[in-house]
Amino acid sequence: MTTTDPRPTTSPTTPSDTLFQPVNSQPSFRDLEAEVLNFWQEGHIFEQTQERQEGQPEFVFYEGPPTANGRPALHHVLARSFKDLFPRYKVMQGYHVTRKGGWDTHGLPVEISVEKKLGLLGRNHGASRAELEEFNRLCRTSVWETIQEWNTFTERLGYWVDLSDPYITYENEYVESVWNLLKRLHAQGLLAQDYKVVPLSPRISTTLSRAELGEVDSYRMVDDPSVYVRFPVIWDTLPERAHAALSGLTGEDRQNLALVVWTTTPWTLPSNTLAAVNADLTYVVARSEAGPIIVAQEAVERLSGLHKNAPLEVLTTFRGRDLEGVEYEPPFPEVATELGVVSELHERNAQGRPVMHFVTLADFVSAEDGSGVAHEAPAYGAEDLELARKYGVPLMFGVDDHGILRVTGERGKFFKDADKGLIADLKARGLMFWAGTLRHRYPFHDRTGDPILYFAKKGWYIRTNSVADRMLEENQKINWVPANIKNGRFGNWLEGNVDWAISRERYWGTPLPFWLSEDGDLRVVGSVAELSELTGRDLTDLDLHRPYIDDITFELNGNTYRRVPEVLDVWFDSGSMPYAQWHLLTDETGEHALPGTEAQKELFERHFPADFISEAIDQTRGWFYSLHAISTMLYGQPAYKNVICLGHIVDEHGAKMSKSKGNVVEPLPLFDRYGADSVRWYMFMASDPGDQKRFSERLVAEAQRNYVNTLWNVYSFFVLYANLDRPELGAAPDVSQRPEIDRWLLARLEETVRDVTTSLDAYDARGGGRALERFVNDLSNWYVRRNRSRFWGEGGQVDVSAYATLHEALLTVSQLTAPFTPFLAEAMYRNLGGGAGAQSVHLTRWPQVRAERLDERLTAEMAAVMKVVELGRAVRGAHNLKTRQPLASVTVRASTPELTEALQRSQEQIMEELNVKSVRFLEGVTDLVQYSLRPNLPVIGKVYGKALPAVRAALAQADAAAVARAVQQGESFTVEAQGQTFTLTGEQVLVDAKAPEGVAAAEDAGFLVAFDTTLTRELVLEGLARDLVRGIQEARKAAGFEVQDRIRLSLDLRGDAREAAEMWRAFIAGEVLATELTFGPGEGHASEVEGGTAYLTRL
RNA sequence: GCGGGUGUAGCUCAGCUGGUUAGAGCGCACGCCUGAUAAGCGUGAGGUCCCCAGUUCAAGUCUGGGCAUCCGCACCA
Repeated sequence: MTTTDPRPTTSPTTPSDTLFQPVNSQPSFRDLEAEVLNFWQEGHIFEQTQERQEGQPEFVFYEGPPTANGRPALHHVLARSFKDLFPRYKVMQGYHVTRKGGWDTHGLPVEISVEKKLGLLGRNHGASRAELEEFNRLCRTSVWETIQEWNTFTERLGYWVDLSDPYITYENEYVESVWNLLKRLHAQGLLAQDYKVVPLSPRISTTLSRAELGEVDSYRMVDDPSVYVRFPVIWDTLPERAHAALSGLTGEDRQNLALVVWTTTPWTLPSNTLAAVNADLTYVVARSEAGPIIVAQEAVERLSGLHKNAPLEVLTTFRGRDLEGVEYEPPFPEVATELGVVSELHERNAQGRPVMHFVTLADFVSAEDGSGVAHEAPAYGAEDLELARKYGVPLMFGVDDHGILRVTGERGKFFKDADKGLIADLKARGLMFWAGTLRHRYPFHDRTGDPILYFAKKGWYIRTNSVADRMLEENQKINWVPANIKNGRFGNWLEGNVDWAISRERYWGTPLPFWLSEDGDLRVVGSVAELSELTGRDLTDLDLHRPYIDDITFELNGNTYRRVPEVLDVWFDSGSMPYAQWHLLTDETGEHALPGTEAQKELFERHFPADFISEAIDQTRGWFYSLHAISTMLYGQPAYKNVICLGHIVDEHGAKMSKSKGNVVEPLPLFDRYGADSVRWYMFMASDPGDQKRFSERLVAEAQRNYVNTLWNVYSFFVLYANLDRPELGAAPDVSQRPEIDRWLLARLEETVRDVTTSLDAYDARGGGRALERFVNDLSNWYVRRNRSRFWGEGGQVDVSAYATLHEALLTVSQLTAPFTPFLAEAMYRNLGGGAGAQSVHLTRWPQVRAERLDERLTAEMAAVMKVVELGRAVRGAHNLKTRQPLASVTVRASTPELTEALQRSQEQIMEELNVKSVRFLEGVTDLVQYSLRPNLPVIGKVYGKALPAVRAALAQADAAAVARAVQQGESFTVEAQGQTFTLTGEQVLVDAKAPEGVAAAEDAGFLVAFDTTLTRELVLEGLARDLVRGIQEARKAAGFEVQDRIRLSLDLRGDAREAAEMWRAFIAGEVLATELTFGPGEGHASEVEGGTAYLTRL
């Protein structure tokens, strides 16, 4: 990168060259942006940013692929604004940024949209090969239905991304790379087939997605059984620890002792394999009507209430952990053998431990409901399954995946209908402690109306849990914005990591490249070439999707291998993009490219890991996770270094935007009304990126007014007058020779360059935007307003310094704002300096700070002047002294002597701004004002600590004027109160000066402004003259004259107005560009003014 | 239920490691300014800084507890 100053300079030009394109002060941003888009397209500007910096250091950006068949919405505007900002910035800093587009094309959303079209929704379809072929064909085309809208949207937002060569997750090359990754994971032993509990809609035996179940209204209040069942304890095999805890029991109690478990799903009881207690809870043996039982202490009262005539009597207490390993008689003893899970009841394994039907310890067990002892049917509950896995206990399926009982007298019944009979059976056998009903929430499938069946299904997993620690470690290297996501939401997610279920029993997705032989041998295929070799056929042209891939079988060692039917979780597709977007293919180690794919590996290596990605917060479990998991497993490092995690957008009342509520905001009309720049600016500035945004159109309008319009106004002001004056910008004096206010503006400009750069380097878009906003405000409301007259110098008196200063400020701002508001920036840049600099502002180099122009003293001093003027205007406002009325004098004081001195140098400005004839400076201590003292807390607090209240009191009692004098002299002084004496220095106190009552004065933060309000006749007449000027100016405007038009003016006035006009005749004529000024009635446009009528004619 | 975010003016939001009299923009009322003119500036009303307790000379800021709200996870025998 170059070290020379990269900013465009104003080249020496002849006056005729300095004409700019006229600028409308009220532009249609829609048209303006259309023009800029056109220019970018014809000039291939985006392509140039990609090609021109080829070979420069790479700033790696990943496009998180949108689902192609969804429609672009407001949250895409948010994400893409950020995804555009930083690459644009880095390009201007000289980096090369590959901005490869991508599309997520597989998965349920696509399937559902096709199902809707076919009327297949919610049905188990795709049965035949032909049906599946047609279905997937439709999915493939359906993906592109909204592509045109996406293209328009992308372009219109100004989001620069290369859509000519995007990665597309359904393409064979992409799929092949994903296969390759899976094979590498398998080579590391990270692939497994196992059970997982999924929600089923039983009649159609269809797995429901989490999204489908997450809908609140799929839960309904229903009455379910609430039963307490006795599980008799087997005393003979009692473990040592339990034996000790229960040793107090006598013979008979020992024989009848039973665990009491609680359940609301009696239909799971036949599938019971375990009971669970909480290790840390206290349990008791209590005597009941049904004999001695084991329950949690907390549950004793509750259970006592069930049998009102026989409350429980506690015999002994102990800890839950004492019960681990206690064996019991299952409620349906015949089931385990009938299902062939064990060969005999209470079978023991090789270590002599029971295979099932014993007590386990589980954190999730509580005593808040039920008995504090949980019944476990691992085939029908996620927590149960986890527990069974931990204890190595097999599953029992007493209910099949259509919800039909396979065992007991209720065999053949639907699971919810079996409860009654099972309860009766248990009662008959004396195992029911108590049976009732409970009203609670239970999930139902909306489409079929069936109760949901949680069911353990076999699926394919990646053992992410075994690398969870590694993922946590690598996460520490990622810079999260906002920072709390790292150890908050994302860190928590990683800590709670469970193995990644990657298989889906669906149709449109990356087919799992797993081929199984009849005897269960697994072969994971990592490329098309490998599959070709295995089959002995050239499969290069095979569509890798179902159903075609399902046809592919091969023989190995005399066994036939067939593909498993499942497809891949789409999140694996998206997390594979760093590799698959370049069609990376390697051997199992990942170290060597497969023959002929070396170039792909190089591309990958140049673009890994990402420097920057950004998506919304929901991706912590989606893309952020899938990227991180895969890269940690395969490369032992994060896939991204910096990530901005965006909050969601809701409507102005805080409600989620949804079609049904009708509060969805369409992006394109918004762009048309306010311009994409204003919408982008809103996205950057509305709140911290991680915070939720309450969107309203009003706020976009505000963003436009605040920033975009203000900047545009200054720009159009400049162009308007530059075109009239034709300043020779190149002939401007050196900056050091320019007026102080010019040097001030340029110092502020350098501060702004510094602050925007610092912020963007820290991925802080809002901080950068704020710095820009501050500068544009200073530029418009101070520099331009203060210097207006310099831009309409009379008769060839062109103030080149002013023009050159403003020109440079605008040109640099156009660069600084380019990543934020690329259209506006381009329009300004091209008109202001394009000819002399680069073709496009986006091809310029980011400004570097010119340290020599920074001037802290000057900016502090100007801040003091601004403060005084602001205070002065406040005083005038409060005392009804309009600024147009000149006053004899103003007395001012700054917060420090140094700044007061600075005010003296700027007294011309103060006089003009406050319209006074003279300024007096209060330097020393004077009787004009009343003093009061305050402790300077940050300084004095550290020294005096607890004594502070006494110091405060002492200051309140002290002679403030005397202290003020001492401070003025730089002397220390003493004050006393409550018998204590304190010796203080000037910097430990703050001396406030207050104007006496009734005087037109105000003070704030050490600044004081007081007006002499005496009005002489002279002053009154001058005020009248200024009133007249203002009136005539308005008349000019009403008459439709241009600002540079000269006029003939007749003033028909009475009384004081007449006298004022005559006295200030030359002044008035000059101000309103009247080359002739007469008194009495005249011709032309007549207009009422102060004290009479004005007549104007354009010359 | 668990985890995280948020809670400051009517609205949208700033307030750094505790420290001077809590701010901005918008909206409202009033006024000012204007050779940028469908912009700009100021004043005013409007605040229990969600609540309670604690630490401290000092709490919007730190600690604990609670409430509300949003998001995620879990949903339970």
